[in-house]
Amino acid sequence: MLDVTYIRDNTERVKEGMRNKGEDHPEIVDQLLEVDEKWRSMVKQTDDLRNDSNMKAQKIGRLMGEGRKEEAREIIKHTSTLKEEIKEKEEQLEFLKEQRKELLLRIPNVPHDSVPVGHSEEDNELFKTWGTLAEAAEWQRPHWELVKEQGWIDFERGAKVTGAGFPFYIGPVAKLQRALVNYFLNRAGERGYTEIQAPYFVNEDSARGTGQIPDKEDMMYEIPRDELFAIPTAEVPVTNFHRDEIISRGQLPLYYVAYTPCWRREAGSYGKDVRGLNRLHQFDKVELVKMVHPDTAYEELESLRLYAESLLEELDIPYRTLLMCTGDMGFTQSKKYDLEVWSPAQKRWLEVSSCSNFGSFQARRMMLRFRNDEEDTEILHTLNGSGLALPRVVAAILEIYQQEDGSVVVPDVLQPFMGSEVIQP
RNA sequence: GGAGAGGUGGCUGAGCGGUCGAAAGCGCUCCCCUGCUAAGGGAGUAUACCCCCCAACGGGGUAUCGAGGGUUCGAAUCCCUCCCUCUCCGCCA
Repeated sequence: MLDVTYIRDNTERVKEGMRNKGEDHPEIVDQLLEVDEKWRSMVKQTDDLRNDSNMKAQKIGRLMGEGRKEEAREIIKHTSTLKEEIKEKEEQLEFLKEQRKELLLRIPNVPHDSVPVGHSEEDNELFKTWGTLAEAAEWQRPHWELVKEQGWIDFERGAKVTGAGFPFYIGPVAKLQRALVNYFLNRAGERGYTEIQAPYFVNEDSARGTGQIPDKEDMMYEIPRDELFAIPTAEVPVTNFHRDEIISRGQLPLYYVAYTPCWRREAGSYGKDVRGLNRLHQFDKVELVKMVHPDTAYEELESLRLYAESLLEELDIPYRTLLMCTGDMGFTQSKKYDLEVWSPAQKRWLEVSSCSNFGSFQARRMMLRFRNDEEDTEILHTLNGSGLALPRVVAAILEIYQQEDGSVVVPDVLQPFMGSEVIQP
């Protein structure tokens, strides 16, 4: 949610941002400004009437106290029309407020100047590549063949027990995931992130706070009976952790890291995208969340990105970083990087992290503020990034570290957690 | 799930139909006094929004005492619904 004052002062910029993001109806900005105008005038009218009413009530109180009942009764006679008038105004006010909010929620975040303008993933900017992309050997198999053969991941039983996209991880690969989670959490801890275990279900207010509602509610699993949503990412509970709070002076920046499973409905996915570990309905992820001073948000994005990249470097997995173009970056972000690892067997890139700056967009929705140097409250800025999402990292390890006999070398940094150097067939 | 108690400002806690956005204490900020390890005095100290020029300073107004609705000229105070917390019982990793 953007600041209406900002929209008023930067109308063209907001509209241009919408067009660049591929939003169909930039004219809702004009609608919003119109409604806002009406709303403000209605606020004024309503407040004036309420003031009148309050003054009268106060006067009546005073007269009653002094025993001047007749005079009081005289004033009461004239209050009935006033009451009706107020009620009428309040209804209109409520309507306008609702309309205003609705329009406001439909206006996306404005892309930063450094973001390339574009329509689709074709237009994303290749920001960085790291590592050498080895040619796949003839015996090297895609991860889904290897894990099936070795009995390390059971997609069929997952489908039987729950449904497609809910695999079982078995034995060494289950342990590999646990090792990765431990490794990621420990590393983040060393970088000053506070580890936090979050609820796996959130209520509607939280989903709205981070912007899953109203934009992307179809991505979430829902528990209607209890009015809860299964989290699609730890971003949702963790960012909402401080919802409706004012962070004391000197407390920023706040860094959090959380490991959670994530649930996504991924409606409409098919084909090679959903092979093996490429896309699942349930997966594990370590998520990083930052709450920062507005002035430092873009620096914080760079350090977030660098940190996520460092994890892949330590695992010695080749990757590339993309700076997402306006059309491919989503409603709530102002700037976003994607990290992708190379799957040699599939000859394609797999996204394992997405690092985003949301500016004040999420924070304003959830009234997440801080006390600035002038002792005023100010909306803070939020960022998050995966550090990292597990399945595709596992897929990359299984393919890159695969040996001819079907064994898999354990990356150095994970060996202490695995207690072995090689996963034997 | 059953029975009871309760939800007030950063915290503790009063108020139970009018002068209450809310006593008092604690905490915090600023000032004064005092040279000594601690104390005294004074002032200030919720949030959002609207208006006064969408600037600062300042001023005016409205709303908010868990949430929503109702009664009333007037509600933190009365009534209804919901949510949450605590205690006891039940169940349970």
